[in-house]
Amino acid sequence: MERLSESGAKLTRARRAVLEVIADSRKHLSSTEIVAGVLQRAPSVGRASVFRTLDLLSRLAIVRPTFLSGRAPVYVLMSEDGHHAHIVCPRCLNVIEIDECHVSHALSKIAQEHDIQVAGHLLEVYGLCAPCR
Amino acid sequence: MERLSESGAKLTRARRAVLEVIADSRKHLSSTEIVAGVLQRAPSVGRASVFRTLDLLSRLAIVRPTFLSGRAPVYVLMSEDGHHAHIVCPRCLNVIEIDECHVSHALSKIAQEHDIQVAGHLLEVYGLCAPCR
DNA sequence: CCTCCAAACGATACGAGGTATCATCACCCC
DNA sequence: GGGGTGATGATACCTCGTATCGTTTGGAGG
Repeated sequence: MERLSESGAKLTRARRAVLEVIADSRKHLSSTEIVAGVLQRAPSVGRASVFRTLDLLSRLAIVRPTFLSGRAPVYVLMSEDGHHAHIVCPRCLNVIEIDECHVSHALSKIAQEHDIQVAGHLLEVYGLCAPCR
Repeated sequence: MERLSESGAKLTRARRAVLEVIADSRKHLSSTEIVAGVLQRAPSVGRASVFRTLDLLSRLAIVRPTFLSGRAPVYVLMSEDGHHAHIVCPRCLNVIEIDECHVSHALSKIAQEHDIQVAGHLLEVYGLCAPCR
């Protein structure tokens, strides 16, 4: 929310609704689910604005689309510092969020080797969870 | 190629063509580009088979769709051991492949903390490349 | 508090990407 | 060489996302 207004973009009803739907959800949502959620919360908001907002949030690195299961991508809410990590179990398709992903050392090495100014990262780990083994 | 046949799936002309197009490309391709490439290489192969193959390869974790730029996802060829890493510059949208991503230590920690049997990972690093700074 | 205008909006028509269907084909074991 | 399974190619279809366009609104500057 703050990140949005700080970017110079206006904080409109449509954008507020999209952000709230994403932030309030316990799981990652697809665009269709976000459209539905926004429709509940603010029925007057149009389809197109939801997609425009998702596009804006992606460009601002507040959100990131990724394929987890199903046909459509889901939107991952990136943390304040532009990072996110989760585990996907290929069998049950459950997603486990990771708070501490231990990659900062690896990132600084990568930054050095490739002369990059790291602004964020997404780490997806694939592997069977305990119940699926 | 071996990974495909080892999975029990048949190695058909359509699948061969898709794999070759992906493997021969220097950059990550979108489905549209893959369809075009396959059409050149094996004109008799149908659109649907390309998509079916991409779906199969995704399920086998040989390939992984991700959003880099543009509307459609591009397909990343995962390494033999199911891993892949790259850097995306948010300004020029160039992608730099990373061979050595230094995350094995982080992964073993994650595996331990979350009781997961890690089978692969995708690491995407976002950050400005040298020319864009 | 009021004015103003670029930015964003809502509605809708449109288009590209991806899927379902179905009859045909290729492979394989016998 | 017959039969069954898995994959195929063609095409119709559907869904998600985008472009368009006239209207509204957030918020800075008075």
